[in-house]
Amino acid sequence: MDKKDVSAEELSDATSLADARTRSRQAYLRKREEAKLADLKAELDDERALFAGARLTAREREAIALKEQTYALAAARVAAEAGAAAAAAAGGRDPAEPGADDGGGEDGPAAAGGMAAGGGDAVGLRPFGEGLASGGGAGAAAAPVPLVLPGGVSFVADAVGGLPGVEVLGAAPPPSLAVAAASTAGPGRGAGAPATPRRRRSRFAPDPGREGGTGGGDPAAGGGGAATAAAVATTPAALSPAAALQAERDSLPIAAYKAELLAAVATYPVLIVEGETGSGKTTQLPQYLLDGGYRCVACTQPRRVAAMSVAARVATERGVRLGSTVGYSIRFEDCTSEETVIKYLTDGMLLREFLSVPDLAAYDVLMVDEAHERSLSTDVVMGLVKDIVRFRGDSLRVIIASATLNAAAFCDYFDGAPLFSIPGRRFPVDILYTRAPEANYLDAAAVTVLQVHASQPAGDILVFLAGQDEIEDLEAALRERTAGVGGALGELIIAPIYASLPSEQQAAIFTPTPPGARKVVLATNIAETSVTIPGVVYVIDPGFAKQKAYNPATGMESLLVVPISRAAAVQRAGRAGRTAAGKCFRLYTKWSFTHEMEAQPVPELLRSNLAQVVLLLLSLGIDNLLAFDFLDAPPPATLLRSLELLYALGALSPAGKLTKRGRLMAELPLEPLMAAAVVASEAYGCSEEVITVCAMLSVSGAVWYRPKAKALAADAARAAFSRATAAAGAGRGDHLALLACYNSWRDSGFATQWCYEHFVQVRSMRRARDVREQLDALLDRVGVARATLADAPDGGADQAPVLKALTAGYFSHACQLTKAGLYRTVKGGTSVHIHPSSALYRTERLPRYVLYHELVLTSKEYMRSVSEIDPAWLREVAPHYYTEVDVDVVGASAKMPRALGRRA
DNA sequence: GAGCACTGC
Repeated sequence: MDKKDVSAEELSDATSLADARTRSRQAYLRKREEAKLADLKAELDDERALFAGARLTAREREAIALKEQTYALAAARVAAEAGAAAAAAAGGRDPAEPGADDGGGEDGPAAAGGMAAGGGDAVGLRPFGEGLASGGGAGAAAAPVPLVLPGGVSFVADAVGGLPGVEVLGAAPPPSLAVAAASTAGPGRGAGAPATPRRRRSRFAPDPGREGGTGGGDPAAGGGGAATAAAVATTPAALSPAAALQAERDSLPIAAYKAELLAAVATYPVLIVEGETGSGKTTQLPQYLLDGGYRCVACTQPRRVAAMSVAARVATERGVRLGSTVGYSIRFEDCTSEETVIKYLTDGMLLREFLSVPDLAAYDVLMVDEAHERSLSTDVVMGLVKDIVRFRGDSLRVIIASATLNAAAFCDYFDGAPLFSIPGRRFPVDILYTRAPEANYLDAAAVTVLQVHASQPAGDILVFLAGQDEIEDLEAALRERTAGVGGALGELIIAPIYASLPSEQQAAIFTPTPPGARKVVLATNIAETSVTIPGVVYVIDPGFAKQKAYNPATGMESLLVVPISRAAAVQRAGRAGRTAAGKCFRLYTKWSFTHEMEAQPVPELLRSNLAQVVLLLLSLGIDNLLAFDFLDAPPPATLLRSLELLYALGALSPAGKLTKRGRLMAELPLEPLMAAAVVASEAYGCSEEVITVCAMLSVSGAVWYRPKAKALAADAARAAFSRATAAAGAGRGDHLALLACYNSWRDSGFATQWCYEHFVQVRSMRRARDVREQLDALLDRVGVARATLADAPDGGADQAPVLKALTAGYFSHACQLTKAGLYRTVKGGTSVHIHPSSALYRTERLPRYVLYHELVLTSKEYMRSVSEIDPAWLREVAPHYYTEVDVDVVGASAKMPRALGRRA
């Protein structure tokens, strides 16, 4: 522990230690800024004197403009901080939690504006495990104050557990580094604070709306913030883009730690870096590493758009063409070249790279970003990385970047790797809890929306809901309740967003709210990480989300509405503090938050079918999966089931070794069942058709567009595709309907208009085309000959071979009709039902045998995407799986009236 | 007569 600036008593009290450190850090940062400002001013004055009256070249004018600009920004920031400090010293609530947006950080290039009036950028230690911290003095003032809005839900204000204006350390690190970062950054040379630069600021008229990113003004940021926004807005005319970018880079919180970060990376093979959104770690750290002499840096992202937009941002900052020295690599799109030295890629993409280069020899540094999200791929990447760090030795450096909440877990996992903390920038968000649990959170949400609309200052509202149905219900409820209310309140614009909403309609959430109106965005979890909605000041959080669960015993996945974790609640609240100070209304009690909600969400790895992961690990030579060092070990039952499945598919030998077939399957970016079907398709002469079906299945669920208003027309359009195949007997069902749908779209020349006419989602179809093209390209590699039924003697009239090939992959998903008219899985005997969305739902003659793509548990166990098969195929494609006994079962059900299921 | 949270290869 660093004891330099705290007393012994303070050390004994963790909380006051944290406060003391925060205060001392703030004071230090202010002093440093002031010193920098003084230097800059001196330089500027010199040059002004030098060039007075001279004719300047454009370049010289540009250089001076840059300095003026930098000075104005710094001056505004220092003024804001000084004001904040004064207010804090006066004992009031600290007003200076401004900070600007992202400075080009985690959420893509749109965030470019960010010259912060960064108030309490602070680094400090917090008691282990306590996420509280009300940045500086901010939340401290909040002894619970009841806030009763007219007409219903009653809230209690409380900042604890919420987002402070500035997030500080959430965990006690191996102390050396974090403390070093806090206490030794920058020499702080120079002396003599400059005069308060108010005169300068007045030169800029507020000009909201351009790159400042603060939209319609910025009440919380005070003078400093407004001046900053205005200053940035006036930048482009005066300043070269490159110079402006450099100024922005220098203003990011991380900029102060460049030297320390490089030193830490040089010292430790694995470094954990924690920093909030807006700290600049994603964009700057790879650049620092390059400057520090590392030759090639890879940085993983959980999402495609993030990889793309961050790469674009960094390319701009470095003044290079995207795809040259800075590039990105995502599925369907490799925007890199020989000369690429900073590469952003999705973590799934990195997993594929492991297949060809198991030790990632091309990279000197690997940065795993957003590790706190614990996505399936991130977790697997971390497991593999931990493995290769050992034998890459000094030739590989690893950085795990995470939000502040659970970074300590990564330190433990990587054998006590040190933690480096970088402050972020955010506006404060007041957290309000309900006094008592709400009986109906949807009603409560509706009432709260109206309460906010009626009683709170301007600012858009974001409501987090579990799914499309809730969104539609709430939208209807809000329309109903606002119908009678006239213009007195101002218009309430309702904008839904969820992933399967067509993109044209998604765009509505980005249209600026007209003056006097208020927008309320009804969103699923998509707004938690994937989409950032500008202008949101109020977040309403009912505290639920849909979450996937997996039962290894039955192999069934289900989607259940569950309470969110505290980490997710904090993330949601943060969505209110991106452009101004905000409020978050939690529709649950504070007690529930602290006592009932889990700290972190269950990692995806623990609630997923791992067949594909297991196949990947096996093909990387990791044989003993039960001993593989996962951050959180998945249930052994899940691993064993995966192994059994892979064995049944012929990917594993009886000895548990990967077979040649298994190795080929691993090359395909498909779940193993599907990969097996593709590999088998060669034997049936229909690889073209099978990859089409696979491509369509992999976007399934999102293919058919069914607006409530035109539900009947949409159903009819969909039925038309299955009718084309209905006469064919075995084979009728959803798989061939998907094939027919795709081929019909292809024959239209991939026309968008065709999609509208047939109630098909364009986005999904394009994605299916991408997947299909990728699979087509991989066929050679997997050694599957391209063949199509169109070349068959009958010209492709008999499509049964397609289903037969699919059966060769999905044979374990076969079901038979029982006498009672229900379906049971042939193996296992689980009762299942045809999903109402299937073409086979309520058909006149139920097929005796069906094959399903997936099983989902909702109100019942439903088979989704179902087709009729001939039971003889089962013995044909999987004699090792279906024994004589099963054949007996087959025979038994033949007692059924032949007309019911038998094809001609 | 039910439903597709969100990613990713």
